Amino acid sequence: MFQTKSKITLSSNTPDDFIKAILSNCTSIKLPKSEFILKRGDAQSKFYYVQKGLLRYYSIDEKGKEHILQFAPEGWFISDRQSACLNLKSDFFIDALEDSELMMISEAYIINLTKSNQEFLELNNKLLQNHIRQLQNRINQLLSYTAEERYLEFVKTYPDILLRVPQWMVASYLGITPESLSRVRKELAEKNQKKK
Amino acid sequence: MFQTKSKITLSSNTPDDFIKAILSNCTSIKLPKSEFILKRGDAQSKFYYVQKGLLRYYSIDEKGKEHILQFAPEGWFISDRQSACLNLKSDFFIDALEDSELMMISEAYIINLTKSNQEFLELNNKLLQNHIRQLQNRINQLLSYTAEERYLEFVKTYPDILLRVPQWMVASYLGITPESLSRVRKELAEKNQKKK
DNA sequence: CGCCGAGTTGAACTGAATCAAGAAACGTGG
DNA sequence: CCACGTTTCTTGATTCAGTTCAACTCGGCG
Repeated sequence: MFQTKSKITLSSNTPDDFIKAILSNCTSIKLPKSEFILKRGDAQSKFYYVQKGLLRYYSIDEKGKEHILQFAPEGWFISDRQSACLNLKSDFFIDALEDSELMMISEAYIINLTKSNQEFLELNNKLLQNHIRQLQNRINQLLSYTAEERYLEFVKTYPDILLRVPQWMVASYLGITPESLSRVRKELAEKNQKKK
Repeated sequence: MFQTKSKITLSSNTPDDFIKAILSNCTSIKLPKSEFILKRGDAQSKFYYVQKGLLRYYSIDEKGKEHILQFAPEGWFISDRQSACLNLKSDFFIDALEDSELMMISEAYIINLTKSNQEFLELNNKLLQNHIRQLQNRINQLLSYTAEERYLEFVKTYPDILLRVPQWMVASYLGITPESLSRVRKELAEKNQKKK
């Protein structure tokens, strides 16, 4: 759910390698494309670190429409905090968009790590703070940006994900319909045409 | 920014008292209504705990329109993580909606506490996780709820805040115009009328 | 070859925004 | 304690961004 391969650098150079070392004795699991690690109603208290592949975290409303809250490619953590932290039943779904490999981590394991490992404590704190910052930015964009502006921001922020998921999922993430995104892209293409 | 007086209970009974004890030797400041502790462009690395009063965290877009990301009444923490954690210039504003009293906390102080105080470490972690959960729920609502549904959810979740802020700020938080909120409320009133 | 999911395009529709004008509530100073 | 200006809230008329529904294209794949 939050990046590790970001600009956040601690004393050591690559948080990524640090994380992998720290999690090396957790259980690794393979999750083939289209399979779930979480469905609505589950109460399963795990965090996952994505080593390979791409997952999505989403809800389904009463009309059956999906709303993607987050994509999680390699190097990201993903979990449903409602079930992982509070042991409540989840309202959300997590499944794999590509064949993936995950490290499964219990909340207790993280707490223990923060107690025993200074460096991890600070990294964990940074990651959580950064995740909050990212979510706030997204809320700010949902409150103040048009569909076009949100799309352009997505392209800039997640150019890699853009290429790995179908367009209708990007639309779902942006909070618009696939048709609308298609039109937004068309208009942008026309604008670029004119410039030349 | 995140609740302390929530259902999150640790071993001890009231997290609120625990927090107050822990922060008792931080600097307390008074912030009169309408005064700011953060403006766009500031890079000021502090967290605040609201002891009394009510603050808001918001952005202003190019058209001069305000977008409220969060209200912070007594018992909540508030900060701009972009400046508090990363020392970047902030894109947001924080000001007081009522005469308020705050405890000012440095990031270093929090890190030290998490190192030296087991109980605080776990509480801090819970609070951050819970804050993330709340932000995700808000994003989910912005993606899938109508204006009316979001308003009803707000009334249910923050009945206290509803009574303490002008209606146009609630509209701003919900991502609609004051005029729209007025109409939503009118329709709800008419519906309730019919029932009787 | 034929099917199916993804993307595009069009036409009609709608929820919410905008603009404008009044009414009500609020607080500040005389 | 009232009068006056300012802010807040409401209401109406109009517009617009984005939705909905439906038809069609395209590319992949059994």
